[in-house]
Amino acid sequence: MAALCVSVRGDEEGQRGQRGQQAQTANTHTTMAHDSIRVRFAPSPTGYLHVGGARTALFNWLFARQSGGKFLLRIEDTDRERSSDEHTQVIRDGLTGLGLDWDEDIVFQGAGIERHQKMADDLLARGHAYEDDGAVRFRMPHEEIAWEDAVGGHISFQGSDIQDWIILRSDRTPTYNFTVVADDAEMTISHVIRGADHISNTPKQIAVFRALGHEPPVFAHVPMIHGPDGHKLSKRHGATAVGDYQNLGILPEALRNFLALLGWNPKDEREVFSDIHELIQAFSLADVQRKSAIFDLTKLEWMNGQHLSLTPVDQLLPLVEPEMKRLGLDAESVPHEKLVKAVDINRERARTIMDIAERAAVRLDSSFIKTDDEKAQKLIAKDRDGFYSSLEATYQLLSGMDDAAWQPENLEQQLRDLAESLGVGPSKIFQPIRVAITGTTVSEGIHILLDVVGREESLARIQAAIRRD
RNA sequence: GCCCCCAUCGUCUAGCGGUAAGGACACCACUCUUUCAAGGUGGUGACAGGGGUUCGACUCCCCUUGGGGGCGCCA
Repeated sequence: MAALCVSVRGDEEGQRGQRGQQAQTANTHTTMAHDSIRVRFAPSPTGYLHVGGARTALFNWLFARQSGGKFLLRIEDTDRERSSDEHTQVIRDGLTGLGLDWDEDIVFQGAGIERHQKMADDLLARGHAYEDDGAVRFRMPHEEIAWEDAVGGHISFQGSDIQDWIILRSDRTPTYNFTVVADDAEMTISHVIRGADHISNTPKQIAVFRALGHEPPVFAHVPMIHGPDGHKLSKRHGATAVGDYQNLGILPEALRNFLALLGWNPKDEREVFSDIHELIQAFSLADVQRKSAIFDLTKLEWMNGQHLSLTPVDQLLPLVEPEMKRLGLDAESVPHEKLVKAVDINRERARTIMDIAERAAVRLDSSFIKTDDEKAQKLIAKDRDGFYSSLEATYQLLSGMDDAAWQPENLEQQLRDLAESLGVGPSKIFQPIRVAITGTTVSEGIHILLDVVGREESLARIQAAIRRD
């Protein structure tokens, strides 16, 4: 671990800040001291990775990857009550799932207690803190404390507005605002990129940095994410954890893409970033919004649909198969080729992985055929005789075709010819087939559907539908 | 109560003194089509209010209002 030392950051760090011009410098490769850029994500292991935290991590990561700096992970586990190894694992998995990898070993804040205590004692000895009822309280300087926030611009507090606060409890355990500074200094963090809810902690922390004899890092406070009601996104809004969205059938890259665009935009019309490198290149701290954003699930789903149709089947299969299993269909029990077809063809009309799994299941196992689709029922009711006679004619035709003839182009041609010979529009033939095979009025092209489901099974389903008459 | 931050379509946003205020999601038409989705075309829809500054303000300044965040021996 790096020795505790005064920051080696150069002048460009100290001067940076006038939002815009100079913050921009950090994002381009014109900065000399690339390797001095060190950012961190510092969640407390409370059981899940919040999407707000995930976005903060993402911005840190993008900034580090773009600048050639380091992205570090620090677990704020000082609160023993709420911390656990499993909780830490959830965070690691969440970040990894989103493709956010960290450099160096994970730092556990709890490991630094003795150092924190020593630093507090030092502050005490030098008059920057004083004892109060057994605790150690930091003496806030009565002066203006301001900084150039890389996102928020100039932000200023009066030290006199802020109460002296405890850095060491009476049981000698250090408090959050103090350990953050101690560890950021220890880790020689150059840019603290975190949620805007920490803005009012910042003057306290700057004061400690100074008392400790350190130049404060560059601060960048990214706006918060709110729920539809405008309040801080919380559990009562439903899904707030990264894991929740995986369960909702959202691709990690779609969530990542969506999160990147909440509070930031590339200044051009790009929205769907299929290549993470493109995102890294486009990202800019200075262009991060100062206004909080509302989490819009509908747009996330749209984004997911975009990524779904960009993702090759073989990458999708491992995600779809567990969903199918959850529905009660063992993917391994069906021929692989059939599975691939069923998934692939439904990729582009689906918004979530579940959509795909459900549609695929219908095509692979007749027990998943819908029985309660309103539109399908209406279609049948509208013209019962036409529906069944059409199905019978279709069955006659299709049962006469062998496997070799069972090809999409041929199927379509044959069915069109049938419609013509019967003197009806194609939909009079097509829709009944669709209903017989899927139980719904919606599917891929009918000839594709017949191909995906296969000759034998298709015929069986049509016959079964006729029998139901 | 005190402190800080924020304010363009319902939502995400572009705008950086002179624009018919642009894009995306959603929504509504139309189109394509065997259905749906996708695609294409078009449409509805915003500068919170009031003062300044200026020849000219969405853009700069101030106030109001509204929203958010923070004020623990929590993190």
